Amino acid sequence: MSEFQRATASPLFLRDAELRRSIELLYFAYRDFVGEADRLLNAQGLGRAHHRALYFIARQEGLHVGALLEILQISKQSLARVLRQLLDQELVRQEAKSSDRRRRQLYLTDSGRDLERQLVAAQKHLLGRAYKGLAPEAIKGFHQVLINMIQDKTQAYRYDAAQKRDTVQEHDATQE
Amino acid sequence: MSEFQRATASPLFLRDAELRRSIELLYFAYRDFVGEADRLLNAQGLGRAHHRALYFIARQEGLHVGALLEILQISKQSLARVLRQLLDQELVRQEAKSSDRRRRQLYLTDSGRDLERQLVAAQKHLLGRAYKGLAPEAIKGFHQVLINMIQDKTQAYRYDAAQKRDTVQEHDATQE
DNA sequence: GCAACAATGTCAATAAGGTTGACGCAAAAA
DNA sequence: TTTTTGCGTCAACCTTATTGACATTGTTGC
Repeated sequence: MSEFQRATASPLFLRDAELRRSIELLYFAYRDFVGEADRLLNAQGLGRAHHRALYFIARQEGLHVGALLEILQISKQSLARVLRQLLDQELVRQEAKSSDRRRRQLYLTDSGRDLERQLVAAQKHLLGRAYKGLAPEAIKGFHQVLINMIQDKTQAYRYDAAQKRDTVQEHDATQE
Repeated sequence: MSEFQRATASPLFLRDAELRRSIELLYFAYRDFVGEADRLLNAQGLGRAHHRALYFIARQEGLHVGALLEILQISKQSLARVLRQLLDQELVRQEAKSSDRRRRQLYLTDSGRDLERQLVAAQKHLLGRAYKGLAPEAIKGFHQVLINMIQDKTQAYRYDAAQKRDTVQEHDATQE
């Protein structure tokens, strides 16, 4: 089959090329997206794993270890190592929940919050730049596709719900 | 400052929430996106690193080691290990380039091509499902944002150019 | 033809981040 | 009081990445 035939005769082929293009864009874009923050973290002797923990603790301060495990979907031992380092460096603190003292709630310390803001700021900067000049529908489309890619939809929404429930304050943090 | 004040008085707050939301969606979506293929690979005793190599070799058969290094941006030693395994398992083969026998061109074997297709098929399935029911502009928006996120634009286009040289068609995909 | 350089491969040491399994302990629940 | 739950930790191991040093082969410039 000639190139010409493929290009003209087969809509499936077009779809295929578009999907291959998506795969690549996703790969390169995600690499740059996390690379930005990685450099900041390296300077502090931390890695991407610490970033994720910091991020989700900031997102919902007071969440307990089990909740974080569920979000990150890594093993308890894996998280433990990361958390240990964050506790040792006093970026995160733990406190037994009063209503159930087995559960340890996680909070950022001031320096933890500082670092987290720096990291988020870097990513927001990158995203903000990527959004610049695009129509709101483009951004909406971006979100829609991402949402559709997420298998377990509760992952995508759970934390919104949590946010709505509890708090007031978290957000000052993030308003640059 | 009350939630009300924040939500109403500060456009920055809205923007911030949207950006935070983007960060999360990207994280969850990408995790699911690669998780799909990871399971297939594990069954063959391979990992994500092998996937990336297979993908880009398939994308542009005959590319030489140095080119692959540039795409992946990993160290020579890192790639060597991966490549060694792929060669040993006869998923990839090497051939000295006739015009410069120092350069070793990489090709997929039949079984390599099979595996690569399986992997791409899984991701295309996932993406195709994510695109389903969305307006073409949504998908276009998705692509635009991703492209804007890529720092080194030559990464995003280089392979299109290579493709243009030897083929005709791929671009229909990208001609937004 | 020889010296310099280029492309690749390989050895070795190291790090980050993940895994599973087993066990301990304190607190809550039955 | 016994059982279950939430968490931490010890230990062994895997994969993917890193850097530095060195060898090999092939190309190129003089």
